[in-house]
Amino acid sequence: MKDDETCEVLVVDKAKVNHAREELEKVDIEKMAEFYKAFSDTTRLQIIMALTVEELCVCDLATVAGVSISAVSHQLRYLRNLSVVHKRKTGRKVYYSLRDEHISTILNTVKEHLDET
Amino acid sequence: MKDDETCEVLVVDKAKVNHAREELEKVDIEKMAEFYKAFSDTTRLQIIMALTVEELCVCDLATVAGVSISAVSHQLRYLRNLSVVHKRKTGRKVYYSLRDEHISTILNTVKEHLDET
DNA sequence: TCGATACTTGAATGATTGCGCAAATATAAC
DNA sequence: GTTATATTTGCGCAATCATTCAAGTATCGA
Repeated sequence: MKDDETCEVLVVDKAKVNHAREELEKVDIEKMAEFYKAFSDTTRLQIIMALTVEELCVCDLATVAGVSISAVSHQLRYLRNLSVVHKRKTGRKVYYSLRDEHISTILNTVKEHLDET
Repeated sequence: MKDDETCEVLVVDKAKVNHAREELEKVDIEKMAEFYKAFSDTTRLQIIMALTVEELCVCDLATVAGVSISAVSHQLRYLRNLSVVHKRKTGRKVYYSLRDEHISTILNTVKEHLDET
């Protein structure tokens, strides 16, 4: 009953396929992929990592990331929509910070993984 | 000495900027972003999550992810180049698995984070 | 009120990317 | 040898994306 069925975009091993499917049904793939995408661009990743240290205004974030004010602003909106960063306005300055410390934990887990290779 | 300099793509708070810069210099941003990108596409994420359960052949991966054989194969090459997956060939079938268990750890950390929102 | 500063926003653009398609490769069965 | 199966690969294109530019809003000092 194993490996004797043809493939043809059908199934080779039904049990394994169903097992894997169950695993996928438990999570919101779309949402997860979106979250990872937040970290998948160098500008956004630099913004996020800079904010693990401390709160920064838009102007300083642009300097740190080495891109234009407009570019950071666009990416900050992106990260705001994903609830990754938090906005705090004082006068005409806008300070950004990470919405919660889980982000730092995730960053460190990945950092350690990459160091081990 | 604080907040009294103009912005103009220069710096508002030099100390903070330098502090953030030091943090960024410690890591390879390019490499990290590339790693996150592996998880940022729904097809790739489905492949990776399916492989946390068990080894699967290309055909079954296509079924589980709900995409064509060609599409999975393209993405598997991508993941192979990033050393995320491992290839094992038996006869004319090719079985893929995750290269190490760190991946599962990372996936779980993020999964928990998203559940808490 | 006026001008300068700090940031946001929408449209335009060039680059990247995911996937379909068709051809190619590799292995197994006959 | 031929044929069928399983996967890989290069090309091309549509869709997505990151950034620039220019115009917009908001706040402060004069």
